[in-house]
Amino acid sequence: MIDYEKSLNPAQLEAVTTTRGPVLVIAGAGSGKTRTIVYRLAYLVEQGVPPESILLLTFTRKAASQMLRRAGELLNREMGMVSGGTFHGFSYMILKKFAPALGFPQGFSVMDAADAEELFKGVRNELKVGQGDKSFPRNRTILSYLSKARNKEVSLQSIIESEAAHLHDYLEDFKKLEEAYLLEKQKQALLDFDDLLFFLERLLTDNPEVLEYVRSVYGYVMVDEYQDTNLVQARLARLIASDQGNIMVVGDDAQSIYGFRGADVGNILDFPGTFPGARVIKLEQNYRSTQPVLSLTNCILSSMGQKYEKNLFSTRTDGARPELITPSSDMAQAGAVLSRVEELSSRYPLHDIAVLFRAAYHAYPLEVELNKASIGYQKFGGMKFSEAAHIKDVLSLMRMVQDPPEILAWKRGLGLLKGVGPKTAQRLYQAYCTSLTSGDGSELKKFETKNEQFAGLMELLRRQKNLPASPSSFLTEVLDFYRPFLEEKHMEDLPRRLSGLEQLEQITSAYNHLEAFLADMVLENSDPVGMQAREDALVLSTIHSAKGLEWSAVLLIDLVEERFPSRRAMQDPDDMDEEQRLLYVACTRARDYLGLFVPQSIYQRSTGFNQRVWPSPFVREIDTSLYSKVKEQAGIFSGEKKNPQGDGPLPGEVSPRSSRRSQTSAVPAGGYCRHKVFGRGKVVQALPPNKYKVNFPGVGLKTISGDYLNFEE
DNA sequence: AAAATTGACATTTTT
DNA sequence: TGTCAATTTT
Repeated sequence: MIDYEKSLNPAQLEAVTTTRGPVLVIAGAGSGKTRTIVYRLAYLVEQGVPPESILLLTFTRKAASQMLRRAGELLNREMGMVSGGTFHGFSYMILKKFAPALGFPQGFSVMDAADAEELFKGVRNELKVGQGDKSFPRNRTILSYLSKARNKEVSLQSIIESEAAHLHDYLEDFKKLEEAYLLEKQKQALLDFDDLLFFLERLLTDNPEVLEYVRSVYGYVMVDEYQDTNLVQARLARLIASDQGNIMVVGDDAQSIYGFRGADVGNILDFPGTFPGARVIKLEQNYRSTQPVLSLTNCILSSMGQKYEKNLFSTRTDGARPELITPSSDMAQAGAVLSRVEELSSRYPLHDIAVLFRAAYHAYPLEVELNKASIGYQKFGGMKFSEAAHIKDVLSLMRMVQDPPEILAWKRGLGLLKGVGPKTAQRLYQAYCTSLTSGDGSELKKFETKNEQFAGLMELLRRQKNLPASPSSFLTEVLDFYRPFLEEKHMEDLPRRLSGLEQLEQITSAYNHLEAFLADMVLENSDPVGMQAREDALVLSTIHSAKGLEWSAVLLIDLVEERFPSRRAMQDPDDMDEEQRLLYVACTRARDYLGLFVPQSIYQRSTGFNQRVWPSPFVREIDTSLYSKVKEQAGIFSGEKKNPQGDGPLPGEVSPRSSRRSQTSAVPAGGYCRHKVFGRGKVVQALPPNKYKVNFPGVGLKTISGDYLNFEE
């Protein structure tokens, strides 16, 4: 038996033991939210609730599996039977089960963003809309407006008016495209991400027996990060739980950061109104951060006009104030970050230190420096694993065996072949479809004799269809087929891509069914091996991807106007509020150390100059007594050393980047050197002009730029 | 019809 | 920076 009273504070205990009826938990940052959910899962199971009747909806698959694992440890038993995942993943599962009731007797497939773009492109070419018009927006831009309108459940017109007033004249074109896109999706039995949610809602409202079934299966519903749900997600939660059902939602209105994709803080604010009699429980004790860090985050919080008043307090009274660091440029900032990481790495393991930023590309200069210094890092956010071209190629090839055949997979797969473009791919796809329905494979055969590559591919597919192999051995065969194409297309960074494919092999090995594997890849539902925190790697992450996580040390970079808040947000007060919540989320990730980096200038690629930038208005609002201002000291790192300009260049000055060149040096092998993160090591080999292979005790061999080494006499 | 080339352009955040 | 779309060449 678990001693709940001893393990939980009173508010947490109430949240855990209130199992009947609707419950809203307002969980301040670091208030033990995950702990509360985990204990509640354990409590329910201990009370005799069958695990499979608990539905745990989280923002990411990773969050769900982490909670299930911890609950399992607590109970000393497997919690794998608890149902859960993302709204999209859950929707997919239910929709698959009832596909015929949706009007898809053959089943359906899910498109990711790239697939949707491809389909949309076809539709647009067909309609000949905006052809040759240079100011006609890109397909992905149009799709993003369509998606935004759906997610916010407002008209396309109002989205265009608020987000892109200059495109007003194209509105009719957009509407035409939208309609045709809708029809094409229907025709091909394809659902995009948004469809998953809306189709589930339709399924449940149109088919009372299905709703009844779902309600009977899931007697207990728990939704994490409720402040980031959109309207349809909230309606789904309500449908499944029913008005008087056992539903607990957990969230923090101060951490709502997904408004841009339709998340509606109103969901969490109106919860007591939607579910009359709901218990509202606030978790206010912070277990994560030191008081100095918390004081600063509370200062941000107080200027935000939160709706659920919170008074976060900490028991950790120790610790230093957060630091404000103002490097002269973004490159100097990269150097300063490295210096700080060096200091911190003596106290914390690298994976317990995180550098956070507003947008993925803000980290580029830092990544360059980290690579030069051979400091391993792992980046979260930005481009996703399954969006990389080579991964998409391979997945498309695998999807070609699916029945019914998917046109998008066939087009991409066939497009790899020499001499095959869009037209031929379309023709061959048609030929394949007729060969399936009428058994007439003559046209395919004809092309097979003409095109050796095509014959090889068809051979591969037939073998898999006749005698289905496991996903991983099928992948092996597909890779054998694909490797020559990869080598031809991506000579430059072959190793990186090959290691990506190896990751894919690892992921695949966890699956027995091809269809489940492919669907999970589209929904980003898998637990990619690469996503697991590597022990020896510094963490780089967008703030969005850092949500729900914590580190002992957090370094927040590029706190300047135009970047944070982003330029686009500065027009709209609502967007500005969301940016500020984003800052709040970022700062509350820190346990002990919080470093705020405000570079004074930023290199502009377009002009080639460093541009003067202003500190973020959010930083200016923070009470100066809450942080210590650190004078940037000269370090050994090149970002600082090579950039002597104190306050950033004036207009007209040449960018320091152009004058950047690592000097050649001739240090012989056999000597010793010091590295700021790895310590003292022995130089094994000099790699001219300026790299060295160094062996660090306990770390191993590293190849490092001479800029980052202090050589001993 | 496919492949190669040029030229423009955008650049938040994610399921 | 790389990516996308229009253009020219094969």
